[in-house]
Amino acid sequence: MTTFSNDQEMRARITAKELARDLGMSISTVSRAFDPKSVVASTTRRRVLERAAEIGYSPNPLARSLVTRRTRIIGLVVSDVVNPFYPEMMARFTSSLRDAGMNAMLQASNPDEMIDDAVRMLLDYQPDAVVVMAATLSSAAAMDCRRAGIPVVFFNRLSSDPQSFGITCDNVEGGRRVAQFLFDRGHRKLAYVSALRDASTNIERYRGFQERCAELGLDEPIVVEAGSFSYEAGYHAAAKLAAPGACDGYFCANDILAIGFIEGIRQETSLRIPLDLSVVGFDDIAMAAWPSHALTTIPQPVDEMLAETLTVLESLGSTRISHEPFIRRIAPGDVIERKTTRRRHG
Amino acid sequence: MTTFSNDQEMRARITAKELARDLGMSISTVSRAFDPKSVVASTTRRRVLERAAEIGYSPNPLARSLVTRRTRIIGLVVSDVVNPFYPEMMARFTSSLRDAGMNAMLQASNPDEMIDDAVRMLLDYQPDAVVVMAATLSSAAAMDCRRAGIPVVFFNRLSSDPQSFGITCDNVEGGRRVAQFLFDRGHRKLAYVSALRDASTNIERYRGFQERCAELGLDEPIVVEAGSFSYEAGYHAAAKLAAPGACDGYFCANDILAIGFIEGIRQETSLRIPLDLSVVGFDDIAMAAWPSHALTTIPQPVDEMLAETLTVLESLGSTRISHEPFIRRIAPGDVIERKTTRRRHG
DNA sequence: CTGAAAGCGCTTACAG
DNA sequence: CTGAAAGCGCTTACAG
Repeated sequence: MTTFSNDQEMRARITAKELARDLGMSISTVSRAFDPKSVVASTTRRRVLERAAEIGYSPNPLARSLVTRRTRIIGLVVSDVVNPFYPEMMARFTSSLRDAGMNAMLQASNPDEMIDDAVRMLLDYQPDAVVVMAATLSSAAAMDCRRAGIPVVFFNRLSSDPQSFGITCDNVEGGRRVAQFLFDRGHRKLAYVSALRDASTNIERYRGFQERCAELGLDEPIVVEAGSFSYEAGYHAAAKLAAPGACDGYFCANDILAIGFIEGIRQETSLRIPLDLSVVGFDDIAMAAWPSHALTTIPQPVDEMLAETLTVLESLGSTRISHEPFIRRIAPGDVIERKTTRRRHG
Repeated sequence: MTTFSNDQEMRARITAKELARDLGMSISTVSRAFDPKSVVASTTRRRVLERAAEIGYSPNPLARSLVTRRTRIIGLVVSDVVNPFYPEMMARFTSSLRDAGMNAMLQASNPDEMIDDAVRMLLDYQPDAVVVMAATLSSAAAMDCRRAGIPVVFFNRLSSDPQSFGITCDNVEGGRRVAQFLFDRGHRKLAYVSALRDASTNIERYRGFQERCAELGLDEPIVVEAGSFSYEAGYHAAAKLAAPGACDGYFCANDILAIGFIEGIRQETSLRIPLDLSVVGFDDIAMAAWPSHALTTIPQPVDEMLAETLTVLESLGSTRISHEPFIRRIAPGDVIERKTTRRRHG
């Protein structure tokens, strides 16, 4: 007869002490049974684990972290949740974390909001690391992380802070591929629709695009300032285009911007896509493949980016010595051609 | 001269003990200074708080929760992160939580994935409550929450579990308003594009729609089974429509489904929207207002839904007695007419 | 109004 | 291989 019934009644959580008494062991042994690296008789371990499963015991991670100094919590800051790229990443990221026994504490916001407070709240819970998607931390927030000794990993968009990790697509290479793609299809007057001016992704995609244009002997690309990574920004940029027909190939800083840009062109000008001009995006979000948009774009290497992020987080956790921060750039895929581009002749 | 320098060097976090010694007080007093309900001399409190701000001390919430039995962590399960409605909610929700001094621990997933493991991991961290968006917990997962004594709040989509809280739009009323709206504009043959069959939102929206149709003397609405809340489902439903021109007004279970449905009609049939038929969505996600879609829809009362959720979470936290769970339904707004509907004449 | 002590649920040297 | 003890950073009766 056991005291641990399976009834539905709400009870206090079972503790190691109770399980130990139930098994006639010390709590030290129970504790060790849950740590694969601890040395315990294998029969003992099995008994503990079996009984624990029966009565629904698992070690309290909060109490554990007090002594181990590892919470297995990852702070996740996402500042551009309106761009579908990020929700897609969040779902996959939380699921990878789960497999690795970690949990994400989230602070999400819209692009214009301050994230300093969000970071500070996260820091309070002593996450093993903070992953920042889409935001660039203010120097105050970066300093907070440094003081707390919590490593920061920038995902996709990089920071100027040399002390943090960065996982990103090779955006320069991506920009180059777009230039080459448009050139191969007969485009000769190219333009770049620029998003958030200081974002590394925006800067690097343009740089690669421009570089390759120069190598191919094309004119310097015209830059259209949309100002942010959003549908609205793209739409307005198209509506206010100085000389709409001046270029035959437009490279937009990302997909959501491209989708807005295309709609702006369609609604506010007489130009036809892809008949009069081609448009290419960047990311390959699910929406790009929708028949509504059928956007030609460059896919981000999201599998590798996510895997690399997990690798960093795991290595960060496994040792207390502070790793040398690094930035990893992963090559994007090849341009996926859909219906917003076409071959041009002369 | 102080031992707490402002240098960038990574140090262990400052503890109450250190602050207490620095101030020549006991740690009890330091602790009390941070609890507004504790009685401390106001000058003492001020000294503690000021010095704490200077040296960057704040109580470790993990240690605190060990004794208070409140973590101020809210588990957040979002199972349909591909529907833009949820990212929008997540951003606003985490920001409200922050204002209330709480944090969200996230498990996000795609619609088809199992969330039982996700819930279990969340439960491990002893959240004060779990908020479930878009998912319906399996009975096993619901049982886990019950056993752990952790209240569950369903947001938007309800569960059949009578033991949990629910915050939702009055979907029946929403469905009624759509029927009335279409009727007022001269539609007489209505259809419902159904999403996930068992989802409360899907069922209730249909019920209200059907009810009002009956009251207005219209035929029973034809039901088109799309099967899930997604663009793809909507697109395919349109492509496989048995008698595309049979109805003049289609009410889709939500916006993202409606957007896919419209595109399916446009690409795969010769029917024109809104010329030949009208389409109405539900939610009013940002995308619905884009010129690309210009979807007529019913707005969810998201401000009230979020506020109500916060109220529940706060009341749940403030007392240990288990509240009687309840379901709160908030009236939606009026139909917002855009360009996917028009007035018809017999 | 403040301090000393016990305790929240764990892990981890230290003995044996 | 296992147990007793100390301690992680707090809060909270209990005295005073």
